[in-house]
Amino acid sequence: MFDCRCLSTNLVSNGTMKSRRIEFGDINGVDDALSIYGLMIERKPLPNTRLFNNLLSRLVKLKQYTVAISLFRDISILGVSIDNYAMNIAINCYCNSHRVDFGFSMLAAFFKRGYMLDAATVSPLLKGLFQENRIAEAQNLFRKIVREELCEMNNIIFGVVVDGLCKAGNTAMAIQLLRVMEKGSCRPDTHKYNMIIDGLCKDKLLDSAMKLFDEMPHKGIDRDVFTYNVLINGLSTFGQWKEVKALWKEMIDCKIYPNVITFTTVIDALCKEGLVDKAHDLLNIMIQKIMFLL
DNA sequence: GTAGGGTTAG
Repeated sequence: MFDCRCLSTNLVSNGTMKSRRIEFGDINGVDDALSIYGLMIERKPLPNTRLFNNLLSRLVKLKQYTVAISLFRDISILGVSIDNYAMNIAINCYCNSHRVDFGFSMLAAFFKRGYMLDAATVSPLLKGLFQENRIAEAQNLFRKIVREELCEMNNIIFGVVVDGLCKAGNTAMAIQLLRVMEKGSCRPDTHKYNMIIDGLCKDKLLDSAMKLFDEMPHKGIDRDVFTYNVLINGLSTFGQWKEVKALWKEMIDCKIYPNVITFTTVIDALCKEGLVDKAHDLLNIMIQKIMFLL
């Protein structure tokens, strides 16, 4: 845990800097963020909550979750008013540092202040539960949110749950969720199909993966290079070369061009199957493509 | 000038 008491060593304080507008664009690392924080807490009166939230969100983007939590605690002590944005940031930081229970424990204060749950509160909590492999709890929470209409649903919440279910090997439920989404206002998108197709391939359910892939155009969902890559990855892992070849041709016909991942996926699978000559041919094609670009 | 999500290889 980062200790705020060491902040004084990170201060860049002089008279001219103090009068200038705080610039967050210059933050490239945690040291920059702490320097700015040092300047902010020297100001009298203290900057408003939004400015501190801005700094906290920069730390989140830098994945400096424990530092952000320390600063969150520090500004509370300094008397900066804590709003729902700040609390959601702190909850997210706990969830991202495998301390989802701390995130939940913040909800008491959250409700006490009269704040309402929204997608920015619940999606990190759901994600945190899935990441800590607390799958049943995540599913129960999601069901409770839907059943009791605890917050407005959006595509991000569905994204967290589809991802969590797929990674937990529960692709059947992820597909069920896809069907629920089709009937509501948050429609499934390419990314969700890609996640499920990938999950199905990893569970060796290639037929189901192919089925989802086939239904995409009928449902008005565009396929992208990820869609082809995850499916090609699944098919080549299980030596289904005829299908891989067909997909390779199809993607080019659709002007979705194989990228470095497509090439390396197939080359890797060919090598593992002992088809080194074929892998070599593909490598040569790849080199020719690179030469063409140079 | 504020908060939340996700896919492929090695």
